[in-house]
Amino acid sequence: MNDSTERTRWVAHVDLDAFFASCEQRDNPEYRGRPVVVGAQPGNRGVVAAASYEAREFGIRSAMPISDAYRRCPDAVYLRPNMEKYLDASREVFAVLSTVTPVVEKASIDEAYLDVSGLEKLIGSPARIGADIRSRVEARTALTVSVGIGPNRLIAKLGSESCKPDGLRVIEANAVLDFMAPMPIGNLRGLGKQTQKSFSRLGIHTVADLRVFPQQRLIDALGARAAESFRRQAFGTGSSDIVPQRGRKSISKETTFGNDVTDPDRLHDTLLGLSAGVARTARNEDLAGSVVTLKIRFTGFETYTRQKKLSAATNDEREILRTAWRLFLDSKLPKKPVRLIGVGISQWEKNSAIQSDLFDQPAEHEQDQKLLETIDDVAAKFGTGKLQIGMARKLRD
DNA sequence: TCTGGGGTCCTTAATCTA
DNA sequence: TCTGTAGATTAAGGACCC
Repeated sequence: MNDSTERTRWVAHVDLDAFFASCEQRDNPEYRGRPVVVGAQPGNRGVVAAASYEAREFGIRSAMPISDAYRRCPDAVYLRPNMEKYLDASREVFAVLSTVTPVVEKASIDEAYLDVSGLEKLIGSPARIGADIRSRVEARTALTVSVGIGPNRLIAKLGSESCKPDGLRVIEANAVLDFMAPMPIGNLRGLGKQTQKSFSRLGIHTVADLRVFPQQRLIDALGARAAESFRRQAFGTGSSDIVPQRGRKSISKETTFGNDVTDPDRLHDTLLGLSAGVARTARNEDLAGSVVTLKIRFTGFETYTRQKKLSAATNDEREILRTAWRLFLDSKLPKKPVRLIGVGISQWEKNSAIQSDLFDQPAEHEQDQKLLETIDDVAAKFGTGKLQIGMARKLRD
């Protein structure tokens, strides 16, 4: 073993408090001290993306239907998300974090893991490091963060959760078992509503319950892999590896209609816009995917995905649209009004230059080629944003 | 009762291929 | 060439996370 594996590991988990709502309160002083809900507009379909701590006092939570939130607090400030603003704020926060250590892993727009092992000589105790992170972020961005520090990612994350909002918690290795024992089982990673039901049936409600539960019975109920993962978590075991740059694995865009849609032209137009968005993002990031996925949700929340592997990777909206539309037409899907439609690409091929060859490849079906050409003609005349596929079809026919 | 959007990872089944 | 099989790949769906 070398020095680095012997060294005490310290992982910090940094979590921005009620991030979207805090950005709004920061930029609009009149919202401070008031319940702020970022998400869908009341009266429309949608859910809460973020609720300020004032809003949480009314029982409003993320992912709650907006209608439910409105019932609980009609006087709250309801705002549509301003992703550009949040991305800017996020970038600023990450810039600050990188001044603490270069080993920063982005877990989401508002969360990061930092390897702070070895910073003790530079900054001081883990508590000192945590305080330093918090004050640097607040000084530069006027946003508050909660910081958990522990021997691995799991403990760091549970630590930050336990001290929200605007808190700091350090859990030493020898305190991990006691820290976790009384926790509800739902605090473990990867344990959602469904798995919680299984645990409930087994009479497991806390981490301490899980520790003494016969492992074989857990394997029978959840499968070997999940059972082992939860058992390890229950004893506070987890990875402390911080990977600064985790590349994305897919790009997708989807939309839920205000009212369910039956008109195929409208579906096609929507898919065109979404495909263009996916393609744009892919090109901006120099990525090309060889799998196209269509997602569709019908009335009644019945959801399907269909995917197709292409012979070559693409980031061209026409290719993405054509594949998604084929999937829509060819797959045996229910004939019902559509609530949501989405499209995505995945499985990158290293060299995105590959996709440019696609422009020269003949289409699989002559008719497709003809339709594509017509779409291009119409797009050239009217712009893709206003493209009416019905018009393209008429021209083609 | 009402359930967004953008992701990741896992399991399972079907199909392809050596 | 045929058959059976095992492993890889593809596809679909579910659970979960923020």
